[in-house]
Amino acid sequence: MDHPSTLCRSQAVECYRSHIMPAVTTAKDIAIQLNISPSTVGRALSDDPRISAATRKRVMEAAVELGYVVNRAARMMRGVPSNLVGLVVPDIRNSFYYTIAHALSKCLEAEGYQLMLSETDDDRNVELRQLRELSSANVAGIIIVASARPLPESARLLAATPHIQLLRQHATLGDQWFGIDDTAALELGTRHLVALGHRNIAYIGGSPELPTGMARLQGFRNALKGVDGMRAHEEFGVPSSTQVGSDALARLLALRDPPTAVVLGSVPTTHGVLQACIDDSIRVPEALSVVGFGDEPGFRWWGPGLTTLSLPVSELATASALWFLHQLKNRSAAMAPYSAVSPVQLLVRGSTGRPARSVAPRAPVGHA
Amino acid sequence: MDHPSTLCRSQAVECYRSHIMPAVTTAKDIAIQLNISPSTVGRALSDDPRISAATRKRVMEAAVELGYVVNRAARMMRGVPSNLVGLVVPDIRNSFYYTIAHALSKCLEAEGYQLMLSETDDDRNVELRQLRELSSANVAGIIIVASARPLPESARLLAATPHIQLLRQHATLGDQWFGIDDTAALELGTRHLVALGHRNIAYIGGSPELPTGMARLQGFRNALKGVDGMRAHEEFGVPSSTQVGSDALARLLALRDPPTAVVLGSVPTTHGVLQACIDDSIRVPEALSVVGFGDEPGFRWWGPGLTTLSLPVSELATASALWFLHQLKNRSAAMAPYSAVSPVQLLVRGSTGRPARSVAPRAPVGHA
DNA sequence: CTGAAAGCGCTAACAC
DNA sequence: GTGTTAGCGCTTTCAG
Repeated sequence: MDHPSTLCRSQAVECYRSHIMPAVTTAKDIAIQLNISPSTVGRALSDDPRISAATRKRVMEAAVELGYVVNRAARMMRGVPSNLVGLVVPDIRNSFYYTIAHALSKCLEAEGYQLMLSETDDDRNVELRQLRELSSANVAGIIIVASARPLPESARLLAATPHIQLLRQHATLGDQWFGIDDTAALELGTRHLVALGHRNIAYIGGSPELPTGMARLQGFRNALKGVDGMRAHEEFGVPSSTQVGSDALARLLALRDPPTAVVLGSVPTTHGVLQACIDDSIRVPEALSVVGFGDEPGFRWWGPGLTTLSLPVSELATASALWFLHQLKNRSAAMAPYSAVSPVQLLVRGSTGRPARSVAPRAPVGHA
Repeated sequence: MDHPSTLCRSQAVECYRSHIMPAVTTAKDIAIQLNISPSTVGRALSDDPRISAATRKRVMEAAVELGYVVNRAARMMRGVPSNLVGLVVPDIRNSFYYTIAHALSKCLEAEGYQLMLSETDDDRNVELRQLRELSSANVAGIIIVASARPLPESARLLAATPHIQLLRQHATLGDQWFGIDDTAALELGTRHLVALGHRNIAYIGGSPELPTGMARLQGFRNALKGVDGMRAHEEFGVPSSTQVGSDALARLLALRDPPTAVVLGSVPTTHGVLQACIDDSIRVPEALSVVGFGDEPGFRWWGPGLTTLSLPVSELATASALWFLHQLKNRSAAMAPYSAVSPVQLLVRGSTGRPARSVAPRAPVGHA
């Protein structure tokens, strides 16, 4: 039985002491140099009102001269929170997450915070390891896009730190959340297809075990409810990946009565479906209408241009960062529950049109 | 006169103590619980050979039960180097950099290191600030994609920490570098166009003040050297951006005798040019052949498929991470200069063909 | 206004 | 094998 890395202390650290530390100046050094006490130095450096202007000045000058930099480790041991904020995401290569990382980085940097990046690969064990790592680094707070079913221990660790959830919302992880209206998003995308006359529609998305996966699936179902003569297919992959998208599409198109349209419920599956359409030379939108999820650079270049659900990810990240910083400053109000949903938008481009064998009368779509 | 932020201690930290810290378990707590001494706990946790198996087991179990995580601040105060590695890049949204971040994160995590992410926006002042931050956070090392002309102070800070440069190579920042063969890359791309019969070719790339920008430009020039009747154009943007790409293309196509082909020297300019081609309905490759830089998801979807220079960025990052870890472990060999270049590959897709008014006899290209 | 002293959690001599 | 002790650099009472 192996133990978590944060628990392990046996990392190769042999001779760290034998090396000549480039003689870092400490507050004590300044004190000795000026022939005053270390506490006075500390107070001068932290702008304590009781220190005389003269002493403060002398200390400041000595500090610059000796190249003093505060020892964060020592300070943290006294309980002062670090200026580190942990960002926990499944995979930084997903446009959602690098957009978030960028926006957060900008906001946090402006307030003197640094970002610690942790990738979980959507694996809750990795997630726990990362959270332990962050907690042992004494981060001031954590911003997390959680995995499907976080471990109880992860919830405990989060509870001990100011944190907010992004996109995926788990009740067990607290009540501070920023996300998008996933259900509305898929309702919007699906209704668009229904309005075009499609009556045989497939949904391909991420795992319904994810809060977002479930919400999106729900949106798909809502949009179909009460439509006469509707045929629906639902396909998921765990974890959501490019492969899942292309495989699911292949399965669907091999059916006797294949869907005339597909609506996607995650960025990776969208990638997979787009690739599969090209590889198998599927005529879009004549043979198949496609509604994508997310708006990566390149989606508009694809085939006739991808009709897709565009999400305000950058704005979401900025809003959450501002709120989060607010929390860190006024820790009194820290525990107030808060959640915000951002609206989505349907970008209609060329990948959706009327079905070939539509129930509705065949008619020109009106624009090229 | 303001002092560096690392010197300042007056950050709002008012009431950090008055709050009920959810009772983080310490080694001492475990000791009390098991009725042994704290040092025994410490030794058990660090797999000290002198501890009996029985005791070790008891300690481990108690640790898990109480949810113990080591306090790194305290450990660092004892001189143990931190497990933080700084990653400094211009913008995490660029595919180069998120690919690098991901690969590094994977490698480092396996060895118990965490990534601190810093974005510089290619601004050397921001870069310096970030390096100061990292240094005061006591990072074990730094991996940096430097800005165009780093400040001397940045070089000093880097010199005090194990570090390697990625992609862009500055002599002032040390002699540990991993990059790609930029010159060969652009020679390859340009020669492809020359071989197709183009004699009026434009280069659009990033600033020649960047080592990479200069090397790529050089590759372009090399490929053109000695070709009869050659006309060449060179366009740069500082900093390299999407806008630069589209603007430059517009300028070029407005010429009396516009180029029949363009070869790109950066990811952002490639994005810009691709977008501009679509916006202005430029027929590719009939009216203009295009060789892109980098291989983002979506490049192959663009128009007839983008012929592009594919760079092994992920492999590069992994190789550098492994080397870097090696360095951190054997700090003795740390200072050996080392540099590695990775080869590039030309992915020929549909965006390049013979020029419309070719010098060479007009002929079908042979494949669809 | 300033000094003395205690202690944060951990590790490593040095005992036993 | 395990306990004792000291101290890393800083902040912060409590005394002057």
